[in-house]
Amino acid sequence: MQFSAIRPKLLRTINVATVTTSSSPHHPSSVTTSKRAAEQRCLALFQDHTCNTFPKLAQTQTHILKLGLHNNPLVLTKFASTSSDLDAIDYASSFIFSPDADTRLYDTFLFNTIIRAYAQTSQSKERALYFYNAMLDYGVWANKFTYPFVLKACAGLRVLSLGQSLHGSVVKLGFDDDAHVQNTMIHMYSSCSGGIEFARKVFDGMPKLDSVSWSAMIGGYVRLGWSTDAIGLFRKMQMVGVRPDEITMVLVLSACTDLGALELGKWAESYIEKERVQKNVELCNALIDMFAKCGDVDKALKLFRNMSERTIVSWTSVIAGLAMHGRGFEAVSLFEEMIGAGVAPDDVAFIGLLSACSHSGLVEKGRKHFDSMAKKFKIVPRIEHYGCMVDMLCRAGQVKEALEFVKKMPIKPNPIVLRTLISACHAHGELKIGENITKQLIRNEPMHESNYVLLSNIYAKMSHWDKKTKIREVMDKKGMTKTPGSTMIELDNEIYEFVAGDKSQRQYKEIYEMVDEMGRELKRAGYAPTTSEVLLDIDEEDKEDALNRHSEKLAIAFALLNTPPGTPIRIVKNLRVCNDCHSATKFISKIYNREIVVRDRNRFHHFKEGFCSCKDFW
DNA sequence: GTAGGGTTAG
Repeated sequence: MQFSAIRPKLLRTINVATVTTSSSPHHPSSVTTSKRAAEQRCLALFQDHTCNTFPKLAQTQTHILKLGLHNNPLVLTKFASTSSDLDAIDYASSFIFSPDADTRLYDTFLFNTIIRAYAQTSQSKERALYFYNAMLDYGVWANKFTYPFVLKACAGLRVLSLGQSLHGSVVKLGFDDDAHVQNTMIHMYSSCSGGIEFARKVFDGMPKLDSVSWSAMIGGYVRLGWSTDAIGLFRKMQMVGVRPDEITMVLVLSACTDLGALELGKWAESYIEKERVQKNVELCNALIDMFAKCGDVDKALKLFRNMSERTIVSWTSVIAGLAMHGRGFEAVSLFEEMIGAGVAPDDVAFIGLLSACSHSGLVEKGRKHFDSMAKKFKIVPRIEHYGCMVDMLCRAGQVKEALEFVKKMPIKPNPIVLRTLISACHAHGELKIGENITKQLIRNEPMHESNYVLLSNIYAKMSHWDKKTKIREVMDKKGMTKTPGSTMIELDNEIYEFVAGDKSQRQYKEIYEMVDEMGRELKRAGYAPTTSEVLLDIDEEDKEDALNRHSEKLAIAFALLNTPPGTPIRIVKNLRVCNDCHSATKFISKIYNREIVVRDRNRFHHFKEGFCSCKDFW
């Protein structure tokens, strides 16, 4: 990466000239006290508060200029380090490194402070590295405190080659035996794409691992979605006798959440209680998120109600959790309760709220809150927010309105929004429009498998069988592979994973017999397989067979075989549940008298006595 | 004087 390219951009952003002339001119007469005293007063000012809002920033800038301290690096570094506002840091660094600044004052501490300020603020990681390079250019030595900042910035940029060159510098300067540096190195490597092996190498080479090292490594696995490995590493950590702290437990819970492993999550909770791990807000938030996403949203709600201190993350987790379970009314009223409690919603909270409205058909509520976003809360809606709105209109069957909405959007619709529209066109008979949008989408995204599936489904509904067959050929020609659907289930502290047509389980013969029996019972109960969704070019009977071997059905058969009658079944799908599995599961819940809780990619389905909580909107 | 690992959505 070229950091030399950053400087001109940096200077443009800061625009030194404007700042200097628009504020009060610094005539010598306006400086009434001695420079030294002013410097002290100014430093004391920053001690008391952080300058992270714009009015405060402007005020402080004027103040600095009035006192004639605009070229005093000490004052300016302090200013930068107490601020989390990027403009403020830019302002400070532009003066510190301006041509008339006193370079004799440049030292390691000064650079470390500026680098830290940039490394801690999002969207300024490049600048942190730019000033690290500048530091070396000025002949100022980096010390062991410099590297955690620099490595953190590199982690944010996710560039492996850069990380490796920094690693080289660390070794050359002899800071590679410092625990803080090593731990940050694990974090840096595991954040860069393709860096996990390097992270593990650092981790394995460390003479003494503390809870931070373990957490850094576990966190790396969690970020990659390697949740089973993360849990495995946690078990190893316990075996070697390192006590996990609250951050380790946040990561463990995060892995449970990813797996949808409720039993494991409950175990983690009791472990926290037993080991008296400090339950801070972040840990409570992770617990709420885990319970909501592992299927027990009532427990999540209970934890939330018992919290003494809540952050926006706590509110958002529980709002999004309720939305995911189709409990939109409760989600919306909780959002309104939050506003009433004086907690300002952020962009993420709005996504939770809008998805709640969308999943529960609350169109008017959704529109009202969407309008309030910009007007009342000054949050500019992002494509995700527009996406929620499109989704909401489509689910409510207002396809024409959804199409109008997209036309009027100030942002270009992304493929996700287009796919939402296409599904709605398919469902509500706007086949010609759907076909056109899909063709356009395939031109933009030719390697995305689900675009072809959408087109195939549209052709099936139009009875254009020849065109439908052709799609399969196109997909084969392009060498596209379907993401295999898989379903997980937890049984006796063990996690079982099924893929379609799976024969790797020891019990597979019994499972397939059970699937066949289920098929017979389903037909007797009046269920008709939805074969039009099968993309393969095979005859109807084989299609039924393909549907019966869906991972979800295998997992349900496995659960019926291995759990006592009447107990609920919980399964986790990696993709969205297919139409056929959805209607079959409704029948299964009735025939076998089981409550079946399915988590798919988007939300939860609670099947009971032949009905699903999603009311067929999903 | 300065340092390490974490939670919400998509």
